[in-house]
Amino acid sequence: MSLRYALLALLRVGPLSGYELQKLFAESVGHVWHAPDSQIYPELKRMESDGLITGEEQTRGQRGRRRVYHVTDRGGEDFFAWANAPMEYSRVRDPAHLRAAYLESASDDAARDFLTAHARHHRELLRRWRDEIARIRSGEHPMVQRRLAAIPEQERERAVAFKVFAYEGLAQRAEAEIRWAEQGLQLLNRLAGEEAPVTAG
Amino acid sequence: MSLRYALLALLRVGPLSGYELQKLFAESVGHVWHAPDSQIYPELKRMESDGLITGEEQTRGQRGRRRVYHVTDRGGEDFFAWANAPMEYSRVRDPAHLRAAYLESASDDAARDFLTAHARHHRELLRRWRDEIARIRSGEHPMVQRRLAAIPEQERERAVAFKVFAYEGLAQRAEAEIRWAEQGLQLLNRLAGEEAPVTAG
DNA sequence: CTAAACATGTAAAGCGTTACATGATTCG
DNA sequence: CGAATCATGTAACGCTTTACATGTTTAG
Repeated sequence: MSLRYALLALLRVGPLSGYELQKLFAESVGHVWHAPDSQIYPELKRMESDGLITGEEQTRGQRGRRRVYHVTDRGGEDFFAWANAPMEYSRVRDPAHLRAAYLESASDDAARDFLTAHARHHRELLRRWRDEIARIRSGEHPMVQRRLAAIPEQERERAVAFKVFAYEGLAQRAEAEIRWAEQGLQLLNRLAGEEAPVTAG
Repeated sequence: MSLRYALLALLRVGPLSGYELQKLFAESVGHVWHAPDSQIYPELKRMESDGLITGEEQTRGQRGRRRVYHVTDRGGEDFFAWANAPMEYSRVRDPAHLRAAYLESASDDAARDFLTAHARHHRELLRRWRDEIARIRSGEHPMVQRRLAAIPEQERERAVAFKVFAYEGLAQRAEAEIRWAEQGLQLLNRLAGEEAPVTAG
């Protein structure tokens, strides 16, 4: 159900075609909530049939067409309801930590590879979050630009602060994952050291 | 696909009926990878038809029956392949951080509620992870008990170390989430303070 | 005898992934 | 005229959730 609100958030700032929305999505909210095109187009149709948005059919050239979506009153209300409702947390289901619990069944090399890959993966994410934060702060971020143009000046600081806050959380989480993977590598070294303490002497 | 390996991990230690497995699951791996009964029974059937486990039909009393599952050679190999294979990370899709990015659209009260609930949720999780770690270290943990009985003494330290490591990662993540929520509350206070600095004087 | 625990599922719906599929327009 | 970009989807499959559905055995 979150995709719907991520899309609504972008459309609330101003009408967009499915294609524009999809492009904008990929370089903004898509960092926090990934969705491929093949999910976005059908979801827009469903949102229209649910009365949250209306599609305005436009022509492009001779035969080209595109559908530009506008948020309805109902859509705006739904968005605010979502933004104000208590969150429902889903049950824990974490592939990486499940794997970690069974690292004893892996070879030393595989365990090491797992941990270095985990650190690498989260370093990459961390880079992305830090980039996003810099772009938001500098006003380059496309979502923030559109958003800031649409709201009174007083509220801009607030809008920027919450966007930065959200990405900060993801960055801090990535940092925690990196530290954890490094602890795991230390654990591997310690276990390897204990395994053959006599033969080493 | 992880459920299958979580189940295989438990069965590898010794045969269990679907019911026993389901109970044991809930108080062990289920903390890391939640799955309801209604998912476990069908998955066992699928695993059997895929040749990873075999079901041995037993009777209980007059009419009662139960199916006890054993891991096949194929199942054991599959498990090791899983434990040694590189992880595939799925795209980011995080409801809480998506919501945080749009906290500007929420009322101050709703934002505060969201953040306190987030902290509360992760404090609860943290308590659970810390509990699990204590139970693993003390040898009370049912999964670890069964597991330790099945492996040579030298490898026990290794097995315990990795279990603790996995839960430590979850605990550290929970701590990061709590810190983040607290930063968010500070942000709210700061924004509230700036909003009406003159009327306060 | 009755409640708790044992025991095992089916059905429907929603969400997400991956692969497939097609065509128009604009810019160089 | 060819490539990039614009533009919009369908189909199949798998995982997860939620609700429903049923019956047996054992301990008190």
